[in-house]
Amino acid sequence: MDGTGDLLMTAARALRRRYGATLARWDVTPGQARALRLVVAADDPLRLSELAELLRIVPRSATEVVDALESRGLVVRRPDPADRRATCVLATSEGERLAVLIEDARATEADAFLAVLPADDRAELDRILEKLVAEA
Amino acid sequence: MDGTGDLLMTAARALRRRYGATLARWDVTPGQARALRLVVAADDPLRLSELAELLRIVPRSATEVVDALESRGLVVRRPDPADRRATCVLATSEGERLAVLIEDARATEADAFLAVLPADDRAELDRILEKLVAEA
DNA sequence: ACTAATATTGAGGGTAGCTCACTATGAGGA
DNA sequence: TCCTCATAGTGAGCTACCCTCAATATTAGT
Repeated sequence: MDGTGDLLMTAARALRRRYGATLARWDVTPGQARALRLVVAADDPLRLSELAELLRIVPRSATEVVDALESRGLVVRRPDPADRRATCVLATSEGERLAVLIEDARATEADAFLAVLPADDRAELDRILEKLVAEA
Repeated sequence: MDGTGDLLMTAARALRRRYGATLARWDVTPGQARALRLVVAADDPLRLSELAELLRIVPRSATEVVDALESRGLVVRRPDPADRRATCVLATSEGERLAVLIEDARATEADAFLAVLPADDRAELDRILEKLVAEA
């Protein structure tokens, strides 16, 4: 990657730090927050492998995220009635409550981090990154 | 972080993966490649703490990157003649040679990754990220 | 000469991933 | 039916990359 790639990674690292510091209040990591959000947002209970796909990680890694969330009482595992090999993940009411809090904090945090950018730059950044990630 | 933040991190992860796979050929990680580039690019020998600052990591972490590069014979440590507490890092000829190879691979890789973006988007992305990182 | 600051590193920790191999189950044929 | 092959999740173990805290060696200031 050229300078652009370096910048991308540096920016991501800075962002993770800040976001992580905010989330530490609830003893949740950025990765867990991301997963929780997907689980809460899903209409039907998510299969673990579906969650992995959404997170763009391998299923084995999703197992660990779910372990962490489950141990904090934010989600529960349930056997998929349609396939006894599969397990579904769904949010507890506590998980749903926390997801709301996190969403608020996230908006604030994003504002603080992206505040140096004028609104049109933020929109541009979003558009470009979306394009980039879509093809990855 | 909002969706933009997630996108940033996802894009960075995808990039790291690809770049890492390319660099594996030389048994070098992305972080090491970044450090090597800075060392090679520096006019004067870099102090370890200067390198850390350039990499935006704490000095202790720079120690490890330099350890790795040194064990591969790509850089050497030398006591700073001006301050016996400090150590300078400079590239070996092998390190300089490899830096050139990596630079080529990097250009190719960046092209492949960023190819989905038209040139003006790439320029925009670069400009915006630069602004973002500068304030971090 | 004493004290305070600075440069690096040892020891230890944590997040976020990965692969490989195993178990349990499902699904398609002979 | 029985056999084979694929699929879903997970245990074991690893890598990359970054952190803090405390120790050591030096320098610099009073």
